[in-house]
Amino acid sequence: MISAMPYRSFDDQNCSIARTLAIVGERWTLLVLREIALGRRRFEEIRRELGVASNILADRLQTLTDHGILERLDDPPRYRMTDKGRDLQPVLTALMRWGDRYTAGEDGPPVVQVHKGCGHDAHPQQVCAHCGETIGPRDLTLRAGPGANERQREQLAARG
Amino acid sequence: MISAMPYRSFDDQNCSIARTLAIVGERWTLLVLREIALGRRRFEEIRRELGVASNILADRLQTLTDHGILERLDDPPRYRMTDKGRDLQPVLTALMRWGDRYTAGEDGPPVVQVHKGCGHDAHPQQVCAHCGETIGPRDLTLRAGPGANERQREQLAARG
DNA sequence: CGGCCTCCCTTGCGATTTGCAACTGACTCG
DNA sequence: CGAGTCAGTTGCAAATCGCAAGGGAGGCCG
Repeated sequence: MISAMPYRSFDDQNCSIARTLAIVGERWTLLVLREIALGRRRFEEIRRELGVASNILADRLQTLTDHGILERLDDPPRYRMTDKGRDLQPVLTALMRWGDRYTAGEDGPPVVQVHKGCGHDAHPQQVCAHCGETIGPRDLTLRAGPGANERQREQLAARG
Repeated sequence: MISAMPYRSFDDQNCSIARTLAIVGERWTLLVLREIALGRRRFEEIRRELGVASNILADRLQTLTDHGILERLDDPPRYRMTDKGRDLQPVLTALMRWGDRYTAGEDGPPVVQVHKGCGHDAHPQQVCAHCGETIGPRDLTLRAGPGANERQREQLAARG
């Protein structure tokens, strides 16, 4: 299998979100990564846990391995995160925290993240790397970066 | 259209990531949200920008509106984020930052987030809400939360 | 007021992907 | 050796996606 996403790829948009989704945005892919993040290593274990069809799982593991997000150890096959894969942790964290807030029942979240450093519940927050203040959902604006094309520059200048 | 995702839903997993992806994990959905976050409001504008088919865009806007992530103002139709939608911003940010790091060309990222509060590039980081320290990709572990079922409790206790 | 245009979708139709079931090898355990 | 598990592959039915076309509502122009 060659194509990273069904039909038309997102890669033509000069957008980091689109390029990331072209790799991890397919159905099941982020849930496979959740399973690996939970410590599961084996094909059959992940398949049973997710209830995904084995051909689909085989495809997703192959794609993730091709992109260097997972590595496969043979005999018997085991899958592990690479550093590149571990760097997707903020994506899983962000999805989980939104789900905790808006989709969890009244019992509360099923899983809680703990900060190994201090041993307490982490409840990860975003802060500004420059001033250290907490970043809320309305606290960011956008500017053109060095990789922007002319059209993006104009649109972001006109207002982002 | 009733079903939120093709074929089998993810909702049976008691997992906040799965439940979130059941809502925003379909093809195009997060890119539609990126467009709205960029300030675009009109159907035709978003359709042109993404190159998505109009029936697909109509479906995604409807689903997001049904879930209270967007609101639709009529005559003429305009789409805006709700607070619930704005709370998805960390998801878009996390996807963008991974893409900036691993998929941007040597020119660098096309778009940079700026912290309105201090006016500098934000480069959002995760910190522990308890101790305030920066959270790296290996600094989190997991424990069962109040909404965990018996099976999840056992598995998380046996290891995280 | 009639014709033309744009915008916001809806419909129809292949092309592609997903999901299920069955099957193949390799390995393990008794 | 026989049974069972693991890690996929293959074949086919069903659902979804993408494109092209169309339709209705509103605006503009003469």
